[in-house]
Order: sequence, then structure tokens, then C-alpha cells
Amino acid sequence: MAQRITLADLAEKTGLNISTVSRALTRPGRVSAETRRLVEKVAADLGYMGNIAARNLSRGTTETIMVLAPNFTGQAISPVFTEVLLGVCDEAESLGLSVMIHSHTGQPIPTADVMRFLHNHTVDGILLIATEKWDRAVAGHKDGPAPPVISVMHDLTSEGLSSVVAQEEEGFVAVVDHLAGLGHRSFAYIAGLPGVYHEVRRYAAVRDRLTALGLQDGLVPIEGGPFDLASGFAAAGRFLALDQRPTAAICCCDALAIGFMQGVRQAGLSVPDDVAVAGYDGLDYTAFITPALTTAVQPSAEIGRAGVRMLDDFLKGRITAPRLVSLAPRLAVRESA
Amino acid sequence: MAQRITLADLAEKTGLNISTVSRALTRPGRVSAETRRLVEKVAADLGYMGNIAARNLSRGTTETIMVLAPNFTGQAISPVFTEVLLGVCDEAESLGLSVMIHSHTGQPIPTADVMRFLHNHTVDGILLIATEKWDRAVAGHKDGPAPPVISVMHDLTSEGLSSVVAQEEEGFVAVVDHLAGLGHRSFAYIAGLPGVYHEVRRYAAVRDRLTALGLQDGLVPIEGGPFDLASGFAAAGRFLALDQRPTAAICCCDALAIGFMQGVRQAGLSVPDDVAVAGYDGLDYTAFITPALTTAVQPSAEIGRAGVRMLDDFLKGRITAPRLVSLAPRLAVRESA
DNA sequence: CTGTTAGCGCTTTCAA
DNA sequence: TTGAAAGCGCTAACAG
Repeated sequence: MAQRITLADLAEKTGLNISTVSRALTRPGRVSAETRRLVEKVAADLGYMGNIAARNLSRGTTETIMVLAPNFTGQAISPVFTEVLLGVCDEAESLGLSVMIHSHTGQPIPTADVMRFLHNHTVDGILLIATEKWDRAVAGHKDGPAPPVISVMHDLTSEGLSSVVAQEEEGFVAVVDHLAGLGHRSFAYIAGLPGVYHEVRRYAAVRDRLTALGLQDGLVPIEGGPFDLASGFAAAGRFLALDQRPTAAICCCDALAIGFMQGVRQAGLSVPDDVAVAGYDGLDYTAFITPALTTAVQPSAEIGRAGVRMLDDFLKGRITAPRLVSLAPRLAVRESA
Repeated sequence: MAQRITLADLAEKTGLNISTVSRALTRPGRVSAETRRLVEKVAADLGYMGNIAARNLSRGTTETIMVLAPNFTGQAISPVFTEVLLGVCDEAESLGLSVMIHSHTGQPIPTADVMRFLHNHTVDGILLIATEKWDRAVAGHKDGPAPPVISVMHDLTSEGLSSVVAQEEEGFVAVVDHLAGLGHRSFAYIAGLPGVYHEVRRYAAVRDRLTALGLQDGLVPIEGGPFDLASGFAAAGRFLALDQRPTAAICCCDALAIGFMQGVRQAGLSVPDDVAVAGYDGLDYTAFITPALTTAVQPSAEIGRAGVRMLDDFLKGRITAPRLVSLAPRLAVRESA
């Protein structure tokens, strides 16, 4: 699309200097009321729209942030990510920021790759979604101030990156307490991808809580896999093969839980009578399956919003030291447990 | 993030002219091998990364496309959108395009708002997702060539906009034929939002096919609502209140189908014995609910990819006349019907 | 193959 | 309050 009307055109048409026109449009308070009106009228008449690229170059800013997610491409996308994205777009719009979205195949994302988007002025700041690693040495802030990069759904404050996360531990504590309160004494734990941040922390939370309740002997970890339905389904097979099956199953995430339920029910077990099942995430459709899934609901959209707000605070220089924001999930007790 | 290394720095360091350095980096074939190596080495040493904003301004291009979706913010997001987005990001990356994402509250999106992103050089082209309207007069291509805007999931070729869509009619024909083949003679149609493109076309497809089969008298339209779970659940109430309930329910989309199933099963009906249920979309989790949903699976990611390819063709001038690409869904027969 | 020279369109001192 | 002028960093003719 050819762009024709420039500030120069407006300057010519109004007989004003180009810099005056620019001022009239960007800080109306710094020109006379008359000038402002004139410029605005002519701009409207000519359909002036400006050139963002030129403004970006001149100002050295882009008013754009990037959402950078690993593995976004080429595999089933997590609905959690979608919800976070929704919050991000929402908040960005209200702050006047544009959002660019980029996926990186493979986890972790090299820090240098992330920094490049900042250095080459593609965007002003970056939101890392569930990214496993950050190398502050590579990013060049061993001691200095952190770059405008925020980690979302993953606590990277140990590497100096501000983060906003869900209080996953509390979510799993609530799940364990609920199941224990129901009288369960043996618990399968359907694991996510081995070694991955969320898997490690969630398992630890379950184990620690069971230990605190003196129920640690009842814990039976079961291999799951990627955070998807198929892995949960496969885990059900392992569960069914157990000599002594636990009466409850705590799943690392909702997708695993749904796949798992499908698997055990297909084998003739009843949920929750033969095995109670609980998940974590709070995907909206978990309320509309049969049986409805008991799960800890994360405030995913709010996490996205908070991330954008924090990033904006960084960009505007309102904050400079890394900080951690963590939002509480809420247990939704439904039919499955 | 301050950027320090510029082409001027490289020019100084190498003793070459800045334009030679630029050339060495952007069209290595047009400089001597020696020069190229020298420049590359110095660039690497200094950690040169370029300035995208400057390049954009100079080239008059952004190498960025925008995904513009209505109602993306503030309501439950459609998993279909997510899948399309996945395809978009995938294809864009392989074409070297960045993708910006933007939501517009309210449908339809005014054509002028869309055009502004092009005129002000925010992006080079736009992918409209399921947008209801386009006004070629406002866009300024009553007769001339169309702007680099592609409509996805919504046929807007009548307004001169290239579009890529699913063959929804064929999907619903397959659903109807399948149910009829099962012996059903009475069909509830659970509607989407009244008047909306997808709702109108899908209902028409169902009605026409039933008519072709001489089964039109068995069609009972039931009010649904927005394309979400809750609306389907509510529709189940209306279905249950019917004097004579059809033996099959064709739902305008999967979300409605799942909510509907939940509703009728909660009332004690069995699916598919008391009522067979079929959806449309092919959301991945429909295979993992109980009973697994029979549905027409759209190639959503592929639709996103095709949209990006088409947009790229426009941008590169490979095509100029509007065209329509439509991809066939495939019926997934599962337990619910 | 390389250097010179204009810009791209806007912002922003610095004077007037 | 307005104008003049100098860039932002890169690209792209056009010469040489």
C-alpha cells in the first residue's frame, strides 16, 4: 500500500514548518490553539496517517512487545498459552502497545536469540512464556539492570528476570488436601515431561504436602509425558497395570487428566468411584466433560495481563529491580474427585 | 536496550564505505569475496545486529504481517483460532515474516481501521480471521487491485478480498449423510449466533442436504447462541423441553456440541442411544471426552498456512487478482453418533 | 566492485 | 510559539 500523505505535505498545505506540524500532532499543548486546529483539519482532510516506521526510527522505540513462546509451532498448542495470550493482547491494547508473536522451536530458547530482538530494535520488550532458561551473562546483566524481558509462568528471578507465575504449589496443596479430606490414602501422580520446570515443581509440591500429612507412603509416581491428552491416555495404561491401584490420581495438568480419565474409563473403571482424578490448569472445557474435572484453576489471562503491565513498567522506567508476582489458583471441586 | 554498533561503525573499522558494508551484508554476491569475509568478520567481532526500524523505513517495508481477529479479547477464545494462529506462525516463520497480532472488540471490524495498519506502515499485509464484513469502497479498490488483505475462515471474495476457507457445506453434508445412514430421520439443529456467517451457512447446508434427502420435515432448529460450551448446555434445556425429541442433534460447532452433550446426559439421556450428537470443527480434545465426539475436522492450521502463503504471494506480486482457496474437512466418526 | 550522494518520514534540539 | 537544521541507521540509485 503506497503511502502518500506525509508531514511535508501537511506542512506545505498549511504553510507551517514541518516541525510545527509534527508538534501539533504529537504534543498539541505546545502549539497555539489556532495552529493545532488548522493542522488537525488539514490532516483529516488529506487523510494523514503517519508512518510508524519513520517514527520508530526517529524515536528509537517501537511501542511493540513480543510474546515469545517455545514449541508453539508444530505441536498441539496448550490452551493455557492461549489464555495467557488473551490477557496479553487485552492489556497491551489498553497500554497502547502492539504485540508481536514469535515461537521458538525447541526448549530452552537461547538467551542470545531473545536479546537479538531487542538489540535490532524489532520490539521494545519481551514476554517469555514458560521458558526454561535464562543466562544473565549472555544477556549482559550480571550486575547491571535487567533488560526489558519478563518471564511468564516460570520463575526466573534467580537469573535476574522479573517473573509472573501462578502459585502452583498452593494449587497442588489444595488438590492434595481435598483428596485427603475425601479419605484417600493412596495417590497416583501422573507426571509431565521429566525434568521440566513445571513437572519438577508440581511433583515436589505433591510429595511435600503428602509428607506433611504423613501420607508419603501412599504416593505412586506414574510416567506421563508431554503435557497433552495422548500422554495422559498412555499413563492410564500404566496405572491399570499396577498391582495395587491408588484410589486417587493427581495429574500434572488438565490435558493429562482428561486423557487419563478417558483411558481408565475405557477400561471399565468409574471416576470418581474406582479412581478419583484431579488436574491442574483450569481449562474451560474441563467443566463440560463427563465427569466434570476437579482441578486447580489458574488465573491465566490475569497472568498475561500482569506480565504486560510489568513489562510496561520496565519500559517506562517505573521499576528497574527484578521482582516476582505470583497469583493464586483456586480449586474447582467438580465430579471427578 | 541501547544499540551501539551501526553500519557506520563497521565502515570505519573496515575502512570500507558504509554502502559497501551494507551490500556485503545484504547481497553478499555483489561484493568481492575478500570484502565479504572482512565485513562478516568485523560484524561478528563487534556483534553487529542491525536496526530493523531503519531498514524498514529505508525499504518501505516491514516484513511483518498482522493477524487481526474480532472479539479475541474479553471472551472465551475459540480453540479454532488458536490452531489457525499456529499455522500462521509456522508458515510466516518459514517465509521470513514476523507476525503481529491484534484483536478488535466488536464485529464487524470497520474496513478503515484495517486499512490504517497498512497505510501507516505498521505491517505489510493483514490476515483477517473470521471477519464478517469488508467494504471495498472504503478500502479504495472498487475496481483497482485489492490491498494485501486476506480473509481467513470467511469467504469475502464477493467484496474482492482473497479468502481461504473450509468447505463447511461439505462438512455438514458429510455429517447429515452419516446420521441419515445410521437411520436417523429427525434432526435437531443446535444453532450458533443468529445471523452470523458461519451460522447461516451451516444451517443452510444442513437444511439443503436434508431436503435433498427428502428429510426436511425432520429438521428442528433449536436456538443456541455464541459458539461456546455454555450456549450448548443451554440449548440442551430447550431440546429436553421438546414434545417430540429428534433422535439426532447436529451442532453448529464442537463447543456447542460438547455443552449440549453435557446437558442432555446430565438429564439422564444417553448419547448416542437416546440422542446422537455431531459437531463441527474437530477440536483436538473432542476425541478425548466421553463419549468421543463425532465431528467434521477442519484443517485449521493448514488454513492459516495457506492464508499466509497467499498473503506472501500478494506482497511479492506473484498474484494480484482475488482468489478463493477452500480446504475440505474430514468426518471423524467416533462414539457420539 | 566500490564510493558518493541522496533520501525514507519523523523527531528534536536550538535559535529566533 | 514557530522555524531551521541535524540527524535516527539503512538502502539504493548512480557514478567511477
